[in-house]
Amino acid sequence: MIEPTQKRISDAIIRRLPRYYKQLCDLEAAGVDHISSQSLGERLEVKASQIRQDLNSFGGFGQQGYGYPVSDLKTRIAKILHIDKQWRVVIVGAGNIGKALANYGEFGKEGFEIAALFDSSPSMIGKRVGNLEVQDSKTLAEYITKNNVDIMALSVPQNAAKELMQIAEKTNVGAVWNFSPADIFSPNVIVENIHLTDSLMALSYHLGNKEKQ
Amino acid sequence: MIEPTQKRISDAIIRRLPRYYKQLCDLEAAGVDHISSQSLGERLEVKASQIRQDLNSFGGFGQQGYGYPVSDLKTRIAKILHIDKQWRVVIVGAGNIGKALANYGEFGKEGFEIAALFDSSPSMIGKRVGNLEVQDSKTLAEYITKNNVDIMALSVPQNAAKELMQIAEKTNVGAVWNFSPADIFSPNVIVENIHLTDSLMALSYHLGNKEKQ
DNA sequence: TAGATTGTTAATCGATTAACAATC
DNA sequence: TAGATTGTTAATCGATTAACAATC
Repeated sequence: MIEPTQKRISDAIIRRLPRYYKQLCDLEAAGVDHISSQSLGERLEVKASQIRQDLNSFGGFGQQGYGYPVSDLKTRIAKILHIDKQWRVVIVGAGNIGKALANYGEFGKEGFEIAALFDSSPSMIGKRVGNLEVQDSKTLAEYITKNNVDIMALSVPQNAAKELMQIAEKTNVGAVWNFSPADIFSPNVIVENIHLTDSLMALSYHLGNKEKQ
Repeated sequence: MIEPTQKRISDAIIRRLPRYYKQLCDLEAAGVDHISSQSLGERLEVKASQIRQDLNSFGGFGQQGYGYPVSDLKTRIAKILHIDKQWRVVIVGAGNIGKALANYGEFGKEGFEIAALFDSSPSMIGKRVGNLEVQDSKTLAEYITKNNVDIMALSVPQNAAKELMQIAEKTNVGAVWNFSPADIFSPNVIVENIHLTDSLMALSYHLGNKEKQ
């Protein structure tokens, strides 16, 4: 069987898939077994034709006259997003965000296993956070090489980010989930940024314009 | 003086402004006093013409043959984003994320003052987190009404989100910074979502496709 | 079959990029 | 003045939406 040359999927589509997935989980839990693009769209404030376009870029998952089977579609999206696999995550930086990520149990359920937590501060090393003992950042590179880490969550101050990115590149970590304020680019490592301050600023923009009315 | 009818600014532009702002802060700290769209673009992996377009939708901030004055442009972007004001924030939900937000000191510097922290769990109420004492969520509506709250950060489980949104709408909070998994829409309240799981799933998508190569 | 709803093409809309005249 | 770089228009590109034939 010859795989068709995969057409490039836009980032806009990828970012909608988790929302579809979430709705489908909720629908499944509610015992719904099929849904039309129309009513799924209403729940998500998305146009029905957009949902159909999005889903069709991965293949025909629906059935004319009937809609989409909830469980099946959910499973297919999980496959597309590769969340049917188990990914191994390490957290670097045991500050506020790092601790919150380590303690947050939900990621495990979604297939992201938090395997270890690192920090460079002597006052943190050896402490327990959730089930994890904070390890010395100096041993990070070695740990990654030995343990096949997929994702490195970066919850460190700006000035530490660069050096850690070099470790990520050298050790062939697949992806960096970046919570640091640093703006990171890498040709080899997938980078997903969570810039909380940027998000607050976008919010502030709208807030300020609202007041004016 | 007659204000020109403000042309609508796209969300894409708004989301780039904080990145420009960040770079300008760094440049200013480094003592740089002017910069061209070209070199600013290189730092941000953004096309020079896009930067010029973006900035020009708010007015001509540059000077031909010279570039943009760093400090001045920084100040102007701060004004556009309304981060030259002080915004009052309350955090609802003193779980992992809520605590991290409460302890994170940087927001204060950017003009976001964390005024109070609420939780509904008897085991949390009265506890100290950073400088704040956890207050009973039952008193939230009253607090907002009395204290002129601008932003409500929502770090609660999915099932609590709906009720809290109703409070937000009733009390005329300006905006909700939503960390809960719930997908929230409101005609009156500005909503900014941080869906960590969605972000991880987007990352997972790319990770899975990388492996295939 | 008739009705519903998908899959898919075509039209529209908006955002990005290129190009260049204006001007410091 | 000559060189650099903006402000701004026009061209391109891509994403969203509408429309409808296919089909369950």
